Amino acid sequence: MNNTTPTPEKKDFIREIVAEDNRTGRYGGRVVTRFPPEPNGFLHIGHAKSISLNFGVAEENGGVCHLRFDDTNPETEDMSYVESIQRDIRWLGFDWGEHLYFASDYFEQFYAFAVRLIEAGRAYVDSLSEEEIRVYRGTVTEPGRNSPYRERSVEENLELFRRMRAGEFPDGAHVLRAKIDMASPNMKMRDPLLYRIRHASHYRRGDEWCIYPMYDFAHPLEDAIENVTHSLCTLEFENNRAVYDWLLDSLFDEPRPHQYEFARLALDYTVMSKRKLLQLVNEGYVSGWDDPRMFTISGLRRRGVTPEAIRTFVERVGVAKVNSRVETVLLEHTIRDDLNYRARRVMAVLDPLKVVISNYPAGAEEWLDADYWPRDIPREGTRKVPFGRTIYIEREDFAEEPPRGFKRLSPGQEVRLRHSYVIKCEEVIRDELGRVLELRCTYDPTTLGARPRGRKVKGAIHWVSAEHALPAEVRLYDRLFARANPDDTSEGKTFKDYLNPNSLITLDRAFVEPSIAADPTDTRYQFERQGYFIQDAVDSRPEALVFNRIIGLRDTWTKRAEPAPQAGASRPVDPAGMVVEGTRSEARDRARAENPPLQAAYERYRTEFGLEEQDADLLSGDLTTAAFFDAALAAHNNPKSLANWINNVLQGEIKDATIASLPFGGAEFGKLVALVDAKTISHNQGKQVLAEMLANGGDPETIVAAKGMKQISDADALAPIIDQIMADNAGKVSAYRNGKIGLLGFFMGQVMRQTGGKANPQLVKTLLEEKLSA
RNA sequence: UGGGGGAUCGUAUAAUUGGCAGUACGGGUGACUCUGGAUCACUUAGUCGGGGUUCGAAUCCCUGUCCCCCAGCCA
Repeated sequence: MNNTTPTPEKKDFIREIVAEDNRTGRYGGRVVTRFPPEPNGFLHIGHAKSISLNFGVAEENGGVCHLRFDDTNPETEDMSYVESIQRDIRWLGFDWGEHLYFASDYFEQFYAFAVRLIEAGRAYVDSLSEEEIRVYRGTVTEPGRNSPYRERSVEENLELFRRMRAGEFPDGAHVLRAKIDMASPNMKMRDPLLYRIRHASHYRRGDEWCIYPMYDFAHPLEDAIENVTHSLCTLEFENNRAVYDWLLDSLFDEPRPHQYEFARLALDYTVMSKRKLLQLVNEGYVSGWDDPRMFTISGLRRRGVTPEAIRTFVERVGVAKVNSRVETVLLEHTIRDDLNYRARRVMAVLDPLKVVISNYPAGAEEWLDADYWPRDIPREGTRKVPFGRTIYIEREDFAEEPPRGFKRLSPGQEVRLRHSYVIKCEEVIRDELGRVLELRCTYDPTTLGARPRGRKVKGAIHWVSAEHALPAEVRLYDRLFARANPDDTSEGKTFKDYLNPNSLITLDRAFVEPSIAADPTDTRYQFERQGYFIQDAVDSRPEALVFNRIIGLRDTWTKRAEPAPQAGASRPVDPAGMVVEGTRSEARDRARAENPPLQAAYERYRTEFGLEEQDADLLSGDLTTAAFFDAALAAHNNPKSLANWINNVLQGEIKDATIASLPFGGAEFGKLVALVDAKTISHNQGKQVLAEMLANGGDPETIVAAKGMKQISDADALAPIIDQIMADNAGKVSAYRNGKIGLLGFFMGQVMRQTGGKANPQLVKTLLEEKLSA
């Protein structure tokens, strides 16, 4: 393990794009991102993902990330949200420096851009009613219709727009719209609204404006004004990108900002939409935005989760384009992992059971040394813990009839009191109902800091001194919802129907060891064997302590005692497939039906050349492809081989381009395939030549000659190369011989790489198999 | 139904861009233990289905299926 190869950092697709832009110098090495919240709600853990991405990408590339409040809707926004959002981002540990911006500061610029658009004939004032606009927009399957106001003159539009700003019209009388395409299959492109009239006070601009820009107009401009390079947003804005590009291409030159979309974070057993969170708050299902059961940043903070844990979590989730729901256990794991190293251990009894140590002198007490940290945590520190004749232990740490494997206290049995003595249960005292009231135990004075002689004590339990312990209220939190996806309302219910009635359990007779009185009130603890706790920042007072459980410890004991149902869900079963006409194959069928020569070509390919149905279909779908194929055939009379190369290799290489736009013709292509078929060059080399032809055109034979390409089909030439590779990878050779035959691909790859793809693969394979099994 | 996205162990996410399907969480088993925590070891389990190209396919081609988004004067 001497070599610490700097493993190339694994990048998500966004970071890949940024790295590529840096490589090509698209923005001259600049990287500017932005986090653009609307100040109309509190930040939640989903935002933390976006914040971490935006600030992270900027920082990793020596760039900056702007905090920009996207405050273009006066009706829902508020200064208190601006403050809470800034507080939350800072708390998470991110810094926007001087780059704090407000969309509402750009209103004058937005107006000027709108005027420019009107002057360019790319925007118009529409005077249709809200309802009419909806009708004119059409549906996803029917195109929209142009508004009768669409062709107003530039002068009229300018005048109307000026008067809109001047406040001459009531709400809804007019809107400004982009003039794009009412028939666009992308609904967002059907003349999106740019401005609406709203006589409302804005929390920052007051009554200065009565027209407000819409998202599709404001957002790209904000990005452009701030010289943002990479505008990262969530998947639901994919369709809006067309408007984004249209607008910026109308108004700016490259390099201008570009938008990329990633999947928002969804977490099991909770909801993430601001609207639903607000509903929970307003309707009293939770105590507020900062209720510790909420996955808002403020809720998590009050709960006691650290910013580091949240950041680790969102980093572990990753960034991709798949809609996904992350399991809560991942979050819980990162929280525990974080707290394990930072939370000092103390003892608290949540559900007390009185224990009297009958052989311990009445009135006596000892202050025992107890480490704050277990041996595996490299931190120092101890405190004194009082011990006396009467203590409390956890009720569930005693069992009159212990189940198999029980390692705690039961009648006649011994248990270790953590940091203290070994005690033995001698007697159980009950009330008249038979409920266990208290235990009488004896202690072994020789067991303080020492193992008992001649016997083994299996378990250790926590406890507190009855005389010294501090009473406390303890709040146990559980998932807010009883269902993994509360948003799934397929059963005709609402998300509120899935609230978990036991999401908060309050224990008001708990006891905590006295040492905590000396600690700062925001100290995070592990109550040994229970979980991680912190004083509630809102409700806890020195004389009336209140603790929040941040997260419980992993518990492999109760899990074993009552095995939970397997978490895995069964995979969805595909219903019997319905026959739907595939659009592309349908287009080819139609082309042949309308075009007799194509149909004839198809027949010829099938009967004369004996091509498979699929190959013939693909080649006779349009005239250019058929002509290309025929031209290739003239140069190389091997229909099957040509069909393979056109349909599989060529189509894969040209991506979005078409055969018509190729810098070479069918004849050249035919010659290329001929070279491969003649085994002059290998299949791989053939693809290399094709790439060259695609890039610069040219004749395959010339390229092959110029590059000195020739397939190596000589075993004597290949053997030393193979031997060398096997010598260099002795470990893999033995792994192969031990049955890991998948490594053959690895060796093939090495040989092909070494030979620049020249080696005859069939031959290499034979040779390799021979040598490897030798 | 039009358009835009997407599909890899139970979950999330990788795969040198055609060459060893890896990592983490979860689950299981065991070791250790004055926390039934932590740690360690082992283990479990996957390329949406069907065809094709290739020596070799998660990756390329064809085809089918399923999921998400879009018809706010919200963002």
